[in-house]
Parts: sequence; structure tokens; C-alpha cells
Amino acid sequence: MTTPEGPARGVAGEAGGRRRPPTAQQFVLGELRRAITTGRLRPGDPIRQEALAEELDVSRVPLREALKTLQGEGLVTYEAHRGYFVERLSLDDLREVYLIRELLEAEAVRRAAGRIGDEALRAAERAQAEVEEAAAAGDVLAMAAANRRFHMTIFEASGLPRMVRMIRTLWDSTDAYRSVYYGEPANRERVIEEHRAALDLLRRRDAEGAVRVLAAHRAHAVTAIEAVLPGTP
Amino acid sequence: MTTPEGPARGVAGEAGGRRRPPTAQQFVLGELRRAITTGRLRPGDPIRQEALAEELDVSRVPLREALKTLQGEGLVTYEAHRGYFVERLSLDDLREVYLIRELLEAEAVRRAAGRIGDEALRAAERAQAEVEEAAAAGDVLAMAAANRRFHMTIFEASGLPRMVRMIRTLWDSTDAYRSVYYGEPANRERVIEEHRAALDLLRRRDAEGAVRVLAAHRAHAVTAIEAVLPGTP
DNA sequence: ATATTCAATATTGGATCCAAAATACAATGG
DNA sequence: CCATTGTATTTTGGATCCAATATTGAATAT
Repeated sequence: MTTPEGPARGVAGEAGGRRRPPTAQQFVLGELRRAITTGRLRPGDPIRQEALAEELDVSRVPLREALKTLQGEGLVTYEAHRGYFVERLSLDDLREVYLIRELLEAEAVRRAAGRIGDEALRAAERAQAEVEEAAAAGDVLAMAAANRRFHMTIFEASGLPRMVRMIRTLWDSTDAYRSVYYGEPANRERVIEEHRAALDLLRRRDAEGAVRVLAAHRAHAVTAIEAVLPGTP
Repeated sequence: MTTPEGPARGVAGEAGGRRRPPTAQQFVLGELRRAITTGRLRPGDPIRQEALAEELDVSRVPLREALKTLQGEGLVTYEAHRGYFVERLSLDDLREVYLIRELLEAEAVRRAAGRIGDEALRAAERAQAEVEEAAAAGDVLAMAAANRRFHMTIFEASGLPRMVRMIRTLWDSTDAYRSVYYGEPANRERVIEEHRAALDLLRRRDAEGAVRVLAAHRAHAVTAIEAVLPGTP
């Protein structure tokens, strides 16, 4: 398998663990990913290496290696001798990411439905419980994190590690935009119901049903985001 | 859009242009990609930075940045404090890559069929002519390169740049294994006929027909490779 | 012989320094 | 006032050096 970076990012570590990675590049990678997906570094911003390195208390070397990784993931762009910039997604880009997700996730869910075991099902149920807790508490950030765990747990049950890695990367690249979705209480409600339906179908090994529900789930998110996006493109 | 590296890799530059890139990392990236996809660096090999850097006449810094890019593409793996290794694909890995390609390329071709213009069609025909020339001359390497141009030209007509980038990366990650396919004269014959059929269907805007032909085309390649692979895994 | 400990060596990770390129800005000419 | 040229400054790209970690191999004990 090809794990992109050192610390476990499997079902368990989709957010939780928080001890510092064994190399500075990995530490920086995590910090940068957070800064971008949470919007602290905003789309279009140039990334000034000297300043950022100082802020993170490392030299520019590990920072640059982390940026190369993020470039591969599409979170930043690079121009020779001009540097790195936080990727700015157009509406078309966003639609394309969701189209690709549609194709990959449908297949991942289809396979997962036939293979998912009790352990993974329970992990998904646990994640769903956390989604509902966070929603009740109005904690948007926690809800997004738990939501991600929920979906990744299912995808990982597909037994297709490369596919999961690609899906995860696609999620990362739109995190900054998706966060708005959970702001709406109505959306939070709907997410919960759709998750419950999906879980139910997975328990019954209804692959096509699960695929359908999760496709609708995604479609709701994308239309909601499209409505908001024109502000940033 | 998100172009992975500086020099044009579009329809034009899928192989041709050959002047040295503006940065050492990009130069090294190209050399490394070649070394891996042609099998000069073999799957499982550790990548000794000092030696390789000296061979390419650069320092380890640009080499390491190039390796990070390749890590993102799945051509090499990385372990903290142990270094980079040429990715070794198992049979399952290979099947997974082809499954993902199946999903993405089907959609890309479907869209391309509805949008492809005269210019792109002619570019594809030109690439196909080069495929046939190379096949006649028995030049396996040239045939692989022209074949790639043929397919990428079609994919690019989809108007989905991110998708094309992902497909290209997937091709890269199996290049080292695919080369064997063109060794067989019978396979070369079949490739040519399937390409002609696909071109014909595209000209008539028959999306589903083109998707079907190219899926079969892919399937032939994967079964041929599967038969050979057990030697290396 | 096999396993274990500890030193010697090789290799990667990161910081600093200098070179090269791009950008910002002032001076000059139209 | 606007455009243009040349210069100063900023920023990135890359080389070298040192530190941290992993690997190797010899010596010792079981």
C-alpha cells in the first residue's frame, strides 16, 4: 500500500491522535493542511516561505517538501521561481471534483456493501453517533470531522486502499469550501437522516441502495456549496 | 487549473519537447520518472539520494523535492528516516489501478465524445498514425509513447483537466509494467484495430460505443499484464 | 550455532548560506 | 500623465554542512 505520510491515517487516526510527527516535514504538512482546509490561508494567497517557516519554527527545507506534497494533492499550485499559492477553485473545478468523487465513491460503496464486517459497521455507527452529538452541540468543526470518519470508514471497507487515498485527497481539496454546508441547521438534520439510511442499507448489504442514498447525500452538499461559492471564485 | 509541473505536458508535450526545464527539481523529476517507468530503477529498489544526486549532477535538495512529487503520484513510497523506495505493485494493486482507470476513463471518453472538435480529432488521428508507424518499425518504446498521446488527446477533449491529471498519474504508475504488452506482435495488431474503431465511433459522436471499445482495449491490456506479472511481485 | 549488545558506518533530515530569478520602485523620456 | 528603462529589494532555488536516525557488523554471552 502507499500511505502518503507517516502517522496512521486509518479509521482510528482520522483526526484524534495529536502527538508531533517524527519529521518536521510531516508536522508542517499537517499544519499547512489544517491552515488551508480551515481557510486560515485563503484561496489565491501566495505562500511566503520565509515567514511561514519562521512561524512554524522550522527552516524552509521541510516546508518546501510539505508544499510539494500539497501540490500533488491539489491544495496548492506551484509556478517555477514564483512560488506556491493556495489553490483557488472555480465553480467548474468544484463540479469536477464532485464528479470524480461520484465515480470513485459509488464504486467504493458498492464494494464496501458486499464486504463490510461487524467491526467496520460498528466503527461507522460510532462515527455517526459522534456526528449526531456534534450536531446537537452545534459544533460544526467536530461534526465535519466525525462526518469524515463516517464516510472514510465505509470507503475503507471496500478493500481498495489506493481508491480511498484518492478519495481522501479529493475531500481535502474541497474542505475549505464544504465547511459552510454544516452551518445550516437544516443541512445538519438532513445529513443525519441520510447517514442513518445509508447505515441501514449497508447492514442489509443493499449495495445499490447505499450507493443511491450516498449519491443523493453528495448531491445535496454540492448544490448547497454551489449556491454559496460565487462569493469567492 | 492545476498543472503538476512547469513544462507543458499537454497534447503537444506528451513526449516531444526536450529542452532542460527551468529548475533542477523539474529536470530531476523527468529523469526519475523515466528511470522508473522504463524499469531502469526497479520496483522495490531503495533510492540512494547521494549517489543518484551525484549521477544527475545536482544536490540532494531538488532530488528530494522531485521524490516528494513522485510519492504523491504513487511511483515511490516513503518511510521516515528510511527513505524512498520504488513502488512495488502487487497484482491487487495493479487490478485496483485498472479499476480506477476504468471508472475515470469511461466518463472522460463519454464527455469527450460529445465535445471533441476537429482539431483534437486530427491530433488523435496523427497520434494514431504514429502508433502505426512505430508498430511497423517494431519500435516498442515509440509505440508506447504515441499510444499515450492518442489516449490523452481524447481524454483532454473531455474538458476535465483534473480528471486528466489523475488518469495520467495512474498511467505513470503502471508504465513499468505495461511496457511488456507491446512486445507481443499480436497485441500490437489488436491495439491498432481497436484505436481505429474508437476513432471511428468518436467521429460519429457515439459515446457509448467509444466507451465500450476503449474498455475492451483496457481489459485486453490488463489480462495480458496479469499473465506476465507473477514474475515480479 | 544463535541471540544480544554495543560500537562504527551509512543514510536521511534539516539549517544555513549563497546564487538566480522575479518583483517593486525610482528615475528618465516621451 | 503614461510608458519604459534600469536598479534595489524581495523571494525562490539550490549547495553545503551538521545533526539525528537507522543499519551494519563485530564482540560477547547463552
